[in-house]
Amino acid sequence: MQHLAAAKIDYKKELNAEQYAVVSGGDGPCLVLAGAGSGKTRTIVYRVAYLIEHGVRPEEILLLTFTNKAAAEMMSRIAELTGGDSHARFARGQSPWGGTFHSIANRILRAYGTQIGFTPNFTILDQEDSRDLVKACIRELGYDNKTRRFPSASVIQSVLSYARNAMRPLDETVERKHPGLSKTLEEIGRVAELYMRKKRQANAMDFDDMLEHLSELLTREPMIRAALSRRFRYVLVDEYQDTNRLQAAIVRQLASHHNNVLVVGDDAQSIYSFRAAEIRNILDFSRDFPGAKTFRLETNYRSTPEILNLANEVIAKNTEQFPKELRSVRPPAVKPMVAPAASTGREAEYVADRIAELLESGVPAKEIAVLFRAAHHSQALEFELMKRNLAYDYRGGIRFFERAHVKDALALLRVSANIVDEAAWLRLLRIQTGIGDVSAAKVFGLIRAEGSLAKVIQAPIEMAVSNKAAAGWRDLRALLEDAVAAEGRAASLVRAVLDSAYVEYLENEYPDARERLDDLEELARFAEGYEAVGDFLAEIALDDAKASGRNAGKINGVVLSTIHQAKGLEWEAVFIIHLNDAGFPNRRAAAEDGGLEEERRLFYVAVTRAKKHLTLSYPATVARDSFELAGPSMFLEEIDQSSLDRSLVDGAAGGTDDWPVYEEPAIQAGDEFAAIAKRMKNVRK
DNA sequence: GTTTACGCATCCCCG
DNA sequence: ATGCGTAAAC
Repeated sequence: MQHLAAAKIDYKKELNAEQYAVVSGGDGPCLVLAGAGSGKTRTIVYRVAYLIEHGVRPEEILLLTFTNKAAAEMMSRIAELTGGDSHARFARGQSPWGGTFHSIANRILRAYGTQIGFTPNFTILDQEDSRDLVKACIRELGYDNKTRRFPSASVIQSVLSYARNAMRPLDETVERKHPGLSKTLEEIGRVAELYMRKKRQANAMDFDDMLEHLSELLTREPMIRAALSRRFRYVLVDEYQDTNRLQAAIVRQLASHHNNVLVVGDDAQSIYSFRAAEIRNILDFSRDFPGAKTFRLETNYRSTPEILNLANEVIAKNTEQFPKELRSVRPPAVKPMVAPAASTGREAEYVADRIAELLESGVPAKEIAVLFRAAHHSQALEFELMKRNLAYDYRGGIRFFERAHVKDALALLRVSANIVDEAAWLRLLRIQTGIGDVSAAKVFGLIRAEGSLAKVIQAPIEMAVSNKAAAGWRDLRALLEDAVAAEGRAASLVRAVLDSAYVEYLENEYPDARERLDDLEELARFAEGYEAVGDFLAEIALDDAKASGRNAGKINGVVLSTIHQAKGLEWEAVFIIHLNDAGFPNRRAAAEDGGLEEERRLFYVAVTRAKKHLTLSYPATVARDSFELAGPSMFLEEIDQSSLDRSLVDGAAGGTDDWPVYEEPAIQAGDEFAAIAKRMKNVRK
C-alpha cells in the first residue's frame, strides 16, 4: 500500500527560493536561466511533480530533453516523487511524454505520418546511411567522374543537414560553411533534390527529416496542430541553449494553444553551433514569447568558491550573453592549478603523476576526469596511462549500434521491414565480393521492382549482372531465403545472419571476428525482447546511449572525455589538458562568426565540471611534421594569475614570469615520446 | 572501356 | 577511416 501522506511534497523545504519560484510560478512562457550545478534537473523534476499534484494529467505534459537518457532519468525521478501510484499509472501509458526532439517526432510521425505520405513502418536513416544514399545520388547524377573534382558525400550530407537544422537556404549555407564549394552549388542542389526523392521512395527519413516533417505537419495540418497543442498543456524544454531554429519552431507550434512553455538552459553553455544550435533561441526567448517571465538559478552546489571564481572570470569576457555570477555554497578549498609542460609527453607524465596521487589519497577513479578539446589531444595521456597500468575509460568511440558488423546485420532486418530501404540494400549488396557500387545500384533497381522479399528471391537477378556479381548475389540470396523463413521475427533474422556466409566473411576479413560474432549474439538476445522488427529498429535508431556493447556503461577507471561529451557531468577532480594556443581555442572554430565566444563557453563548461580539484595543463610544444613551440591558450592568459596556483613541470629556459619557454633538452623528451606514439598509432589498427 | 579490389598516403574539432 | 591510383578481371 502506498501511504499518500508521504507522497505530499514539501516544496519549500526541498527547494531553494530560486528553484521554488520556478516550480510554483512556471505558468505561461518562462525562461529559466540555470547556471552550471544549480539544480536544474531537480527543478524540472519538481516542476512536473508540482503540475501533476495540482491536477494536470501526466499525459498533458511534454518534456523535451537533449538525450533520451536524460529523459529516462527525469521520468523515473518524477514517478518516484509523485508516489508509487504514478509508477503504475505511468506504466499504463498515462505518463508525461519525455524524450529528445527526434524521439518525440518519431512518436508523432508514426501516428500521423500518413498525412504527409509516409507509412508507419518508415525507416530511420542514421548519418552513415544518409551519406551512403547521398553517394548513390552523386553516382546516379554522374558527378563522380574522375575528370572533375566533386565534393564528397559526407561533405554534402553535412552541409545539407546544417542548412535544414538552421533553416537557412542552401546557397547561403554553402557560402558560409564551405565557400570553396560555391562553384558546384547547382550540382549540390540537384543532389539534394534526388536525395529527397530517394528517401521518399525508400519510405525513409534521416534525422533532419524527422524534425522537418514534424514541423511541416504542424504547419500544414491545422487540425493536427490543434489536436497536439491542445493536448500538451505544459511544454518543458531542457538544454534550450543547444536547440536549433527548427526545434524552436516546433516548440512554438506545440505550445501554440496553451502557451505554457518553460525552457531551461544556460546560454553560457551553448556549445553545439557546429550542428546548427542557435544561441539566439535562448537569448531572444522573451522576444519570441512576449510576456515571458525570466528566472535565474545562480546558486551552485557543485564547485568550491575558488573554481567558481575562475569560471565567473572566464565567462565575463563574453559579450553575447545574459550577465551572471555563480555563487558557491561550499567551503573554500584549494586554488585551481596551472601546469605548463615542455611537451605532450611531459604533460601526460605530469597528469598521470597527479592522478596517481589523487587515487593514493582516496579519491575514487570514477571521480577523476581528464577533459580535452579534441579527441586526439588525449593520445599521449592514453599512452602514459597504459604504460602505468592505470585503468581509464574513454568516453565515446564507436558505439555498439554503429559498429560495421552490427549495422550489416541490422540491414537485413531493415529490408525485411521495408523492402524499398535503399541504404540497407546497398549495404547488404556491397558486402558481397564482386558487387561494387555499380552492380549494387543495378541490382537495387531490380529489387525495387519486385515489391516483396519472397518475389526478390525468385527474380532472375543474376542474369542482369556479371558472373562475378552473380556469385555474390547467390550468397546474399541464400541469406534472404532464411530471412523470409524468419517471418519478421527480429531475433530469428539476426540468427540467420549468424548462420550465413557472413560468418566466414568476418573471419576472413577481421582479426577480431570472434568479438564481432559475440556482438551479433548479443544483438540477437537484445532482439528477443521485441515483437515487431519495426519497433526494434526505431528504438535502436533513436537510442542515444547506444553503448550497450562491450563497455556497457560501466566505468572502472579514470574518465577521459572530450568537453562536449562531458556536458552535464561532474567530478571531484578535473584535468583540462592541451590548453595551448595551438589546440584550444581551436583555430578553425574560432575563425567562425561568434566562434571565439563559443570556444570560451566550451572552456567554461570544462571548468564548471570540477567539484574540488581543477588542474589546467598544456604542452609548450606540439608535434606536427616537426616540433613547433606553443604558448599558453589565450583563455589561460585572460585569467587573473592570482586565481591560480602554478606547478612548473619542467625547468624553463626563459619566458615571462608567468609563462615559461622551453628549450632543446626538454623538447627532446617530447621527441622521444612522439616517435613511440607514432609507432603505436600504426600498430593499432 | 568498365568495374572491382587493393595498397598506400593522408587526414580527422566537436555529436 | 577515407580517398586516390593502379592493376587485374570482366
